[in-house]
Amino acid sequence: MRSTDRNTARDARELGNRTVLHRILAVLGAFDTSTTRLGLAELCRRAGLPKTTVHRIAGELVEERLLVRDEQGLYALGMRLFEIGELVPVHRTLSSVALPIMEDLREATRKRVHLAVLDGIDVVYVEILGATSIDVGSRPGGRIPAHATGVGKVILAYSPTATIQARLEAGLPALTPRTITTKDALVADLRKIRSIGMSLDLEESHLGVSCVAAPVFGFNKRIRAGLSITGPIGSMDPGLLGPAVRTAAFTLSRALRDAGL
Amino acid sequence: MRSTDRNTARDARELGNRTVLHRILAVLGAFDTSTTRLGLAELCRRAGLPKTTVHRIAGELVEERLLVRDEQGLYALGMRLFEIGELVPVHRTLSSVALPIMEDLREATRKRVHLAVLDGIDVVYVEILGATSIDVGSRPGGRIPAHATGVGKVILAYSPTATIQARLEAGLPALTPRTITTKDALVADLRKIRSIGMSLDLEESHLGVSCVAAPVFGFNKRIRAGLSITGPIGSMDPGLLGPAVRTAAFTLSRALRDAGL
DNA sequence: GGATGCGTTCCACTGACCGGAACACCGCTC
DNA sequence: GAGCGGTGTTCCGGTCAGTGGAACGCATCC
Repeated sequence: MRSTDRNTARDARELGNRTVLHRILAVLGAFDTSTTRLGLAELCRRAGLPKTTVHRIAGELVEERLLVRDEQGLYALGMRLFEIGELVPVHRTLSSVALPIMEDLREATRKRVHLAVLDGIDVVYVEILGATSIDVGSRPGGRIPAHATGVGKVILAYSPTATIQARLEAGLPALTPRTITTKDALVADLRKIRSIGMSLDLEESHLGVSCVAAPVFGFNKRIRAGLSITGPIGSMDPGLLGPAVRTAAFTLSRALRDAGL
Repeated sequence: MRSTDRNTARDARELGNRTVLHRILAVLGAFDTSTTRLGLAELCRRAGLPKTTVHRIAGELVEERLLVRDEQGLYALGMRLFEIGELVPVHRTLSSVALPIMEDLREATRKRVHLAVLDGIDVVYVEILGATSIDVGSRPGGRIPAHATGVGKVILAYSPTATIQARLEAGLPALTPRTITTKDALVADLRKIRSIGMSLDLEESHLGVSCVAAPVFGFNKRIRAGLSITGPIGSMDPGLLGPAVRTAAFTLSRALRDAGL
């Protein structure tokens, strides 16, 4: 029966999912920020796959340099993944245009400068300039719920309502006690952001850290990214820094449109 | 027969190679710096795989967000690849220690600052600071034959002889007319580099571009990376910039050792 | 010694994957 | 408007790549 076939196929797809690609991603997904090197056993546990299977897959991945094995036999993500990642267009094309402008902003404000894009209901940091001594909880490739951060809110504010709706429906988890967690508060804040053309983030994503962000538009005025500067909460004067960020974001928007992006 | 089975298996492995993973990588490998968006047909040609196969694999990859499809139906590398790539330890751990030092070097010299590691017989740029108006042919994630660039030579100079041998055996392709292409010349240059503790690159990797590089050592004095500054050939004074790069590289080496890397 | 952890190899079974065939849809040209 | 070369898509039977239990060797630890 075709319908039953489809159903079983769909079942397998939705829960568990046993294709080769899934297994590969389960293995690669076992690594995260804090766990960069893993033995076979731990890899199995995290991937939820039998030992033999992981052993074989990991072996193939090493052969392809997607994984490497160190002297102690531990697996780690390999250089080739980094190389492929650097080719991703949203990162590469955006960065090439944005970096000079971000550097100017960095020099002018002496703050940490962030460029982020919306991916689904989260924000992903595409480029960050300026090392910090204190931990501000942001890193290139990092993913944070859009409502809980300055760049995220400013992108949401200029996104289609369907996007905002998706974020609301997925819930508003709190990263700090000051994160916006209610629908009404978020909607009100987004309205305010649209009216002043920038967003503020006072310890909403990370305690002790404040942030000012402005929207970056691309081809046909569609929101493309968010530009922000971040620093310890005491050092951030929105009245002073706001115009700097807004100007830089505006310049970037122009540059993107000139480049046809 | 077991032996024949093994042979055919090995044959398939060595030439062509028809495992799922290989097909996936053939598809992902179809994208490069200049070709960021591809239709199905072109994807097939580049991957060397039949239409149906690519269609199915690409579909699965899109589902997993390793690829994305734009409005016109073209495929492009997806954000998830960037996210995974940013987790690669050689990049992440090295960068986190190196970036503050690289920023200081950047401010002091106002040149483009490069951090690169050796991967096999090539050099891969791990981190780059300082946008340039002119094209210097380097980008994060970029891969260049080790003998043909400043950072590459300085890493080779402090690598085990087996590594140098591997590079020699793989040949010394020329990137510009000034690239070192003979074994004797390279060996002599490496000796000179070891004696002065830094390497020079006068238009060897890119015409009009010069470069000064110094070695970065990690745990137990093993060579880990190369640090370099780059600029238009006229603006580069080795006598002035050399010490700056060497000092920064030395500071970085210390920092790495302190971090246990 | 035996118990528990690791990583590795072997190999028979099977269903996930393959890809040819045939499809629908352009925008051409004649 | 028929014919053509180019896209992208769906269908489906055959088969071999991929699976994973079992059994291995080797460390620790008690």
